[in-house]
Amino acid sequence: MYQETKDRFTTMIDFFNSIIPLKQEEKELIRQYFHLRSYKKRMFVLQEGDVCQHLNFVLCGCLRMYKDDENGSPHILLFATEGSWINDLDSYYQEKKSLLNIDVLENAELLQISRQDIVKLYLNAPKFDRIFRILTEKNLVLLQNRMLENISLSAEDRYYNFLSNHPDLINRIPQVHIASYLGVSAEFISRLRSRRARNPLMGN
Amino acid sequence: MYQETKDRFTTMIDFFNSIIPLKQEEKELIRQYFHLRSYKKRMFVLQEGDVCQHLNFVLCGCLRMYKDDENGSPHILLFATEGSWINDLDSYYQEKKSLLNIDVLENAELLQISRQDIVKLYLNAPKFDRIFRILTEKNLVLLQNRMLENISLSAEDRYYNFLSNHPDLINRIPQVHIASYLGVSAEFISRLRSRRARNPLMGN
DNA sequence: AACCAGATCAAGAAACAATATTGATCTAGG
DNA sequence: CCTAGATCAATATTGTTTCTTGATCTGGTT
Repeated sequence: MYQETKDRFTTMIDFFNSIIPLKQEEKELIRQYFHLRSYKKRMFVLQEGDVCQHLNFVLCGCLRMYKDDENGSPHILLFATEGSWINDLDSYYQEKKSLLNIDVLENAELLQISRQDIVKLYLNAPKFDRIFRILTEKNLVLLQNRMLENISLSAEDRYYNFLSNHPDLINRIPQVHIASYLGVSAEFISRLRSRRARNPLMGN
Repeated sequence: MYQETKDRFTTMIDFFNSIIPLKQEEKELIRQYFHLRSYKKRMFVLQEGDVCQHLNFVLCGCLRMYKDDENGSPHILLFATEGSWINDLDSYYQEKKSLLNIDVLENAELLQISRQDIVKLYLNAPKFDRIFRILTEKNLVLLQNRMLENISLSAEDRYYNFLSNHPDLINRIPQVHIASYLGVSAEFISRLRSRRARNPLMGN
């Protein structure tokens, strides 16, 4: 009956299933505790100073999580697109005011779960403890690798790595943002590109 | 010492004073409970689905409150510029999820008061009960008149009325938004204008 | 039946905002 | 004192809003 909403959950259920297969009743819990919410471009999902109220799973669209420095320039911690998560865990679990912002680069649909509900979810289906543990471990590893790249590679190499690791994002995200994610200036990326345009062999 | 911030409050204190004169300690309460916050163009002050956390008094800039219909087209309930208020009272007092959006058309500075603090304000200075009652009554009357115009006047007359009632807004707000406020199509306004340009006597 | 107020749709022009490029100059560390 | 890369300013390119115009449709009047 409520087919449309049901379909939205499929993506998420597939996601969890790929980590650990779920039983029917566990799938039902997901339908029960997660809620769909749409955000338009430029809307904030989380603003600095607010307490993060939800975990966010991206069904479609594109978002970024970032911190503004004293001059107000953003430093991007994370991009998220369909099938990934974007959360300030510190603010969410500790109920602290967040230092971060999450906003929408491309109209998005999220599945969200509140702090109260995730507690219920863990109680009712301890399997999710394991699922989220695994998920978080994976993210930690990714972040560690990125950290390592950041302290060890040249700006140029970081950019070329980004290109090969996220070929999809290049055409979707303005390069100012990619610069801010890599911690380099936008002009620098521009120069790399034009250098490569003249000499197509570079960076391979 | 804190001269700049002090000056910001003057506008608001004058506003209240013009309704009922305030005593010194009541002015202090305003300084205590209201907080200054700046918003840039296109930022959201309130997003559909969130609970409205503040009453907003506009010091400068321009904002709109609107509802998106099923097709995602906005229908504008209210514009606010310097010296006026823009609130979803239902969401604010009942702590309901809002159906409305408030966003910024021109960089703005707001003075905001939270739900907890306005309760304290009413307790400490019951005069504000009366002030906000009067304020709200005035707004109700304005809204009623607008309602009446909407059900009784032609689209053309509504537009010309808007012109004479808000000559200031015409040069500030794109006409698509004015159309959405009046409940007519943008094309229709465009035609009125070009008709009048050819025959300058119209609509007087 | 023909008319009028106004909507809707599509296409183009004009105005404005965001993004990308380029050159010039500066700075810190090896 | 070189090199990698930043910063600043100017310009070019691209993309988004906004406005205008013509064509066509609709539901209620006379």
